[in-house]
Amino acid sequence: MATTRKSARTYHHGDLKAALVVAAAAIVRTSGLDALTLREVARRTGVSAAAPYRHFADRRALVAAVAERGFVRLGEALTAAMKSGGGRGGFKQVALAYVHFGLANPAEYRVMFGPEMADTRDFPSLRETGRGVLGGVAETVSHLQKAGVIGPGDPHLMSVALWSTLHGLVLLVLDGQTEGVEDSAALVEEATRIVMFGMAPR
Amino acid sequence: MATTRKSARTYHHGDLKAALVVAAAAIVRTSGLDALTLREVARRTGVSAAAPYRHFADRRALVAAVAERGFVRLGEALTAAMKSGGGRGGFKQVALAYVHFGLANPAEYRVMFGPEMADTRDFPSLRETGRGVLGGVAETVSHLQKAGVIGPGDPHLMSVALWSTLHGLVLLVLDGQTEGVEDSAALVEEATRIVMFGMAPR
DNA sequence: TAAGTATGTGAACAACGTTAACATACCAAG
DNA sequence: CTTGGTATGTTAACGTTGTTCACATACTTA
Repeated sequence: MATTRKSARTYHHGDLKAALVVAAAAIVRTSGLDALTLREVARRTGVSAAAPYRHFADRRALVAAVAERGFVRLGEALTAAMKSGGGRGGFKQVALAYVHFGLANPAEYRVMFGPEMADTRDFPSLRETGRGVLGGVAETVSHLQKAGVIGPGDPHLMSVALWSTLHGLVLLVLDGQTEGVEDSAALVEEATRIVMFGMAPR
Repeated sequence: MATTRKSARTYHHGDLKAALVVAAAAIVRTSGLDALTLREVARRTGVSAAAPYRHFADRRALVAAVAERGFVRLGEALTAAMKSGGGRGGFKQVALAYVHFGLANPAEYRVMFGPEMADTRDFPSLRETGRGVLGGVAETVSHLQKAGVIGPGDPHLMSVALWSTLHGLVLLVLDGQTEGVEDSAALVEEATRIVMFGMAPR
């Protein structure tokens, strides 16, 4: 990529590619994915409607870039939470951080896991980044197993199961499917409790 | 609705509204939500591009109808699974039925929970139907609590937590985010096991 | 039979994704 | 410094979409 050279204004625009992604993310955040049109992105960035095609093959590619940005940010949030402590408390910390990210960035989160990105074959970079997040979770699980906080079992399998709960929780709350639940924090609490201790009587 | 009268061919088309929903669902199933265009639906049904507007306010309304159809079918699948037996085995049966429905009807499932339907304010009927499914799950949880299969706690909260796991699991598998997991049946097994007994050592 | 309403048609509009031909800014080699 | 090549951006155009409006037709009901 020659787009990220030295100066910011030496070229036609400087760094259009990055600017487009930022503008796209802004649109998604404020108006949702449906409002994300290539022409609007171009308009906001002050370029012609065809300009984005020099940097993205098509609309999906731009959406993928937004999604990838989201995965990176999610990864950062989780890493930060992990550092804040290990053991059982750390576990809950990470879970809360995950859910918090989803609830704080609804539209972005949807793009990351939405139907448009279901087929990630075309976007290996996106796939890699996403895989990295899961890898981090698996690492945490494995670590907690050695610490005795978590029982035996395939760490990878357990990671996905854990991820499922958090992921589903975020989406259900975002979908407004959890009406009747007054305190969403209590919901997260309960969900992590169940993941930890199960629903069966102990 | 005067559309569902007696005969099927007495009127202009007979029952266009239902035919449109069926055609729409077929498109979603085979080609995904993006391919669901009002014009294509009209084309397949053999009517003009404007005809659907006599039955649906806009594209979203048609999508909502497809989603509602999905919720009804999911409800039926769950009810059938519940009848197949109570107790701990019945619990697993319902969980498997839920996941199976999602994996067997990927596109439809996505429509039901996709971004387009996130704001269900405009579609009270859809909201009601969806609520009904959760109600069924809550009922099952409550029932199992009395049977001693499930420990104490707010049934509604526990239902949502359980639902989260199943929902997230379906979506992660559909997203292909579970690569490295050879056996997806084992994944479901593990997830339900965790929901039941938790990840902590017992 | 006549009036009224529900349903479907045809043509039109703006907006969109995408492409192609063209124009310009930058970079590197002579 | 010039010259050529490449990366980047523009303009114009095409086909498709959602949606609306005026109009036509089928059915129902009095």
